Amino acid sequence: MSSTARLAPVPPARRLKTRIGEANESRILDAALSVFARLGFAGARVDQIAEAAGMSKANLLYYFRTKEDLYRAVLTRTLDMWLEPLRELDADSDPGTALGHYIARKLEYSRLQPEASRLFAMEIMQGAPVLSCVLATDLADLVERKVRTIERWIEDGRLAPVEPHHLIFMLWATTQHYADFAAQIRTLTGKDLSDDAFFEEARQAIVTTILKGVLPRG
Amino acid sequence: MSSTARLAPVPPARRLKTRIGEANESRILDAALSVFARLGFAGARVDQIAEAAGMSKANLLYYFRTKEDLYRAVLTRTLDMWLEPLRELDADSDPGTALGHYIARKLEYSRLQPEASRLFAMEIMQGAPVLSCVLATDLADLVERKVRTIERWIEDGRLAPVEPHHLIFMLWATTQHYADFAAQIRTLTGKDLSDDAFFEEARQAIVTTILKGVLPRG
DNA sequence: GTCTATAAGCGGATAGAC
DNA sequence: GTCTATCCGCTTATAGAC
Repeated sequence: MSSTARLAPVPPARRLKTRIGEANESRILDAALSVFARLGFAGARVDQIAEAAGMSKANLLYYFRTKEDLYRAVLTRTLDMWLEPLRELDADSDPGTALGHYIARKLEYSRLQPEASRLFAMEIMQGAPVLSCVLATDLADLVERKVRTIERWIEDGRLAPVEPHHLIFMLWATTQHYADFAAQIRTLTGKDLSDDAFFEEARQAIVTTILKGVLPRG
Repeated sequence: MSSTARLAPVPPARRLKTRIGEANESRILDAALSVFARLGFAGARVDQIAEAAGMSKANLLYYFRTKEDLYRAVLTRTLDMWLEPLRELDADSDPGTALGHYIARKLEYSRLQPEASRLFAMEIMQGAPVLSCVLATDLADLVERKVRTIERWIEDGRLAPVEPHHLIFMLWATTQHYADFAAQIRTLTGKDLSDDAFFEEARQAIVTTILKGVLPRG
């Protein structure tokens, strides 16, 4: 993966979409997410992804011309899911309600899409070679808007004074941790978020601690 | 890297250590940390690590017979550094002081050893193929002891009732986030922990929020 | 669209001189 | 201990039949 290629935008659709083509593409993307999340870009092999998608390697490469194209497509789709909960953070709600809801949504994402969370995390940890462009535009814009929301809450005395970026980082960190470090958590507790009681315990701990931490008059 | 090989313990010293041998080994480990953290195990190339260590690939392979031996050695050394702050968490201190100190120490680690943090994180995210053994013994024992410390604080009414594991996960998550997601944080804020003011801002936000969240009577 | 076969090149590891 | 040269397996990607 050359550094220039890594910055290139996702190529446009390569061909007219047929029904079977759409279905195959979707199966490939699902399989690719799973394998890339487990082994990283370099560690994943195309024939492994093809097998997981139930087709031959040559056929997979008919849909995505290169491994890198495929990686890029999976990541783009992942980022879009990743952004959704933050988009929903509602400036007009009560801060406690809005933040509590956001924590629950992010934790739900960690439960339902742990592989997507890990894939995204690995991409960022390696310096976001593919996503840096999109992070600097789409994510930065969205975060800026939410920072203003938080600032307004603080000005109105509805939230204790916290630097908004750091609050957002705390929310991301605490909720994503359960997906990204699931192996460690399973080793230490024997459980993960797929266990309903454990999910509720985690949600409760995060909501209680952070909301008590940032809401005025505890 | 076969799955059985991944679980094998670190091999014993391969030869008598000479002064120059020690120095080389240390330079190799530093270089390997940097390259593995940036590209992962599969993405890193031995000749790249050798170049970063200022020697030939063949010479590096004289010190570490395989790429996997080298990876294992780097990880083991990393885990040891990673555990240190938790070992220091002092049951006899005031909980607020002890936790505040722990947050500061972990954040300091994120500032000084961001690559080690990311390497460790990537290993865990991929299911801890190499470290799972050590996590289940060394880490689990240590965490168990600290869980009891936290439980005692709660029983004594010096800490609000929080499930201790989740508190520990929150502390890990919030502090490690600044190393592991540094690329994202730099994109959004233009800064990282190497900026003293930013470090202090982050420390302050985490300490204030979490301590307010878990200490009794605000 | 899907397959088999193969080209092409990368990268880990070794041989053997010095 | 360090080097140069080389081997060889593995993996991406293509060619071309069906």
